[in-house]
Amino acid sequence: MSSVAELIERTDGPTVALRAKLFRGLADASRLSILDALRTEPLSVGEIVAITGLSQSNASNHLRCLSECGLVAGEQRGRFVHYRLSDQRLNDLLLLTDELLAETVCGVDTCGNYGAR
Amino acid sequence: MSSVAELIERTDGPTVALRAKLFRGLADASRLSILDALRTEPLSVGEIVAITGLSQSNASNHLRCLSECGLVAGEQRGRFVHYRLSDQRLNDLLLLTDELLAETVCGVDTCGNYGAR
DNA sequence: GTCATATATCATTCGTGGCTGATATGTCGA
DNA sequence: TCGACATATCAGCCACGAATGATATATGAC
Repeated sequence: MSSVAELIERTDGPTVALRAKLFRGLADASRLSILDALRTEPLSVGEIVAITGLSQSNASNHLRCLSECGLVAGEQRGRFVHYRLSDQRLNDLLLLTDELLAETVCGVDTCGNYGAR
Repeated sequence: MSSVAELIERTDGPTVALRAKLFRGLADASRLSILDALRTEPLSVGEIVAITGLSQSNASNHLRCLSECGLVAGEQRGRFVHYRLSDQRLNDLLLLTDELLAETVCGVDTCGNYGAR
């Protein structure tokens, strides 16, 4: 049996705050639509803007964020910058969440604690 | 090759907003610490409060949120309510994110677009 | 060089959501 | 029935962060 103090002390893997921050990176419809657009193929910023419907500055801001976090990687080609997913395991992550959404964590859409900004 | 219009039209799986909302559920250190505490065994609210250090009302609020979303399930036992993870695939999800955090998406901690509330 | 295109940066605004403190509901023991 | 404990609910405050609009930088065409 483990005491409360021990339970408090345990720090398994990355800190909870770090995990939360990763999820916050994914917890935005704009960023998710960018990632979703990049699932199949690399795209330039202009293409991303066209596909997602985001404004140019907004898309660029989110791309900087995603890039800093390491979720996407950009490569300059001429005057275009092509972004791609930095890790294909992001696809696995998204697939897993889709499974959960379809089966167990229905009710997310009706949860009133936070909205659909 | 697919036109921009076709790319805009595609709606694969759950909507982006729904996925974002699930991630927002996970994008909070308090909720994550609750989920983390529940990874090994079901716990009462009091135990969760003791382990996470959250205030009672705060923990209860988050538990309601998690419960509504379907991430956890509560069962009344006497005057205690024992909560558990509703789906073990949440463990897989957390493990995957830990992998990503360790390898590719380092830089999350230093990303300045959002903080560590 | 100049102009057009592609992307990035920055300040401001404003809604959202997390925390707190007080109170309400519920459940058991005496 | 009364009191103690366990949990839930609610209103209010405050900070964070997403979107916008204007501007800056960079790259290529002419």
